[in-house]
Amino acid sequence: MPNRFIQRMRRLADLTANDAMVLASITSHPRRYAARHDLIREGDRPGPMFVVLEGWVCRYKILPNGTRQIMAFLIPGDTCDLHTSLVAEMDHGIQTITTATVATVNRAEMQLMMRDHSNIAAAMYSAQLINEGIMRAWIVSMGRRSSIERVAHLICELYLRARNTALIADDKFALPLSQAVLADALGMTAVHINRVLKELRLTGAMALARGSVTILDPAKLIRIAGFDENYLHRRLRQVG
Amino acid sequence: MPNRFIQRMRRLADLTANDAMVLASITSHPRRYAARHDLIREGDRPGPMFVVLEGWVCRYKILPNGTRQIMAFLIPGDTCDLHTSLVAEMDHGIQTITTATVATVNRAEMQLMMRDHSNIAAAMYSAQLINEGIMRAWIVSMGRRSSIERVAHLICELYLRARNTALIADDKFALPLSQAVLADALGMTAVHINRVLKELRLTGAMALARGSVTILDPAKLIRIAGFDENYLHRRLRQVG
DNA sequence: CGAAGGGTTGATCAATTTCAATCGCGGTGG
DNA sequence: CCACCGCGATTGAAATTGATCAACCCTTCG
Repeated sequence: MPNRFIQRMRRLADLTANDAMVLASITSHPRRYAARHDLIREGDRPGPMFVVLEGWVCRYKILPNGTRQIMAFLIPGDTCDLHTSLVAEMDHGIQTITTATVATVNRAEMQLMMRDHSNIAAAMYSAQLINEGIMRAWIVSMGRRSSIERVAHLICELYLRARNTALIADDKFALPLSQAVLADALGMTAVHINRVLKELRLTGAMALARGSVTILDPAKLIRIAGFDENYLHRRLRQVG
Repeated sequence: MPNRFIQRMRRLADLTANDAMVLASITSHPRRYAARHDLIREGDRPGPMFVVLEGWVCRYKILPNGTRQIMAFLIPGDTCDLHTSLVAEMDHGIQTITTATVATVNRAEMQLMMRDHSNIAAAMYSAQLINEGIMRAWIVSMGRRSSIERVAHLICELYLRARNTALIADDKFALPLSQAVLADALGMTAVHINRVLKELRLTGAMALARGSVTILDPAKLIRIAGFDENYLHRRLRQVG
């Protein structure tokens, strides 16, 4: 069975059997990492591209005052930035959240592959595009949404992304994020996250418990979040 | 004299005389727009790529509750997203802030140019990379920086970007952004921006008045912002 | 069994928004 | 030339949101 990465790429462009084989080949020697393992740290010289096959990974930055901000979650099928190795030094770190299986693809391999397989290149660009949309959505969330809206919005995003990666079927899905991690992603405190989750539970929109989320009332959750169905969904539709 | 866009591309990659001519050619019929003119609106089908030659432009989104969030400022030399036309519909709008001179380049022209001029393609990718770094920095700011840090950080960013576009020479530079616009970019209220600016003035780090900023004590401003010299600066160094 | 890491809750504190006025300046019409 | 208008800037006071501090609980795991 093709790995998550291949499945993802397939959704983003039409791949030939050969394309798929190449993708399988470059991700055929993944490594397993423990939770909270830094794949690369801020200040390091950018290394290879990472391809997440299993588990959750994040981009993050530690600020001078000691707080942490998570800038992105990477789920199975996601890759780290295409362009990452053009810069002199990493301006942020990449760390596993759960134990994770990650393949590394060095820059040269990568470039050859993209040169010789235009479908793969197209799929990678589409993935990149979606990531940018996600980043913009995060900026909007952080800037103008209340804490409850922000939490709801993130859950919507992660739910759809997970579903589009075929990680889930029904309205319950695994979300192996501690409240502290959610807090660092949403720019709030763990204590406050806790209260917001309680509030969301009380509205009946969703319930988060020990590593999994249940979406009880999708319409309500979307309404709370002010979630624009459109920004992930149609995109994946249209491209896939 | 080459326009701002060409100057910018030159900093990002080595361009041949021919490359420069091509860039000049595709931006040779810019249009002038009044302030607050929507180049494209949320929900529209993505149009051509925009190249800002003069003036300030922003990406923004209006939320259900009526508030606005600005996700990016585009200054002379900046382009809108490369990939923008791969998606079915815009998830945000692009609007002029000041009167602005903007060239449009349609998708087909764009693709041909990038195919036939690898240096231009390389420069465009580098620009893209820098934009992503900026987006990540915004996420960090919104999530984990206090309001005064956030304002200081944005000023640092804009100062460096403007300087790297040769828009300024000394420590005073034009910043044609009303406090309301700053507020929409930083996720705060105009009232609060006003107080923060006063506070920054009192620290002696910088002063903003009627459309221009004076950086009085760069070291102090950087310290307040927790600004990582590295993320825009070295990058431009290294690539340029 | 004991320790550690999450999760939960209450009380208090601080930052930011909201509401409401006032101010100042550039432009406009009389 | 001057009164008037309107927008952006500024200020004060009250209201709200979210952070901080401090326990305590529960489950897992060695």
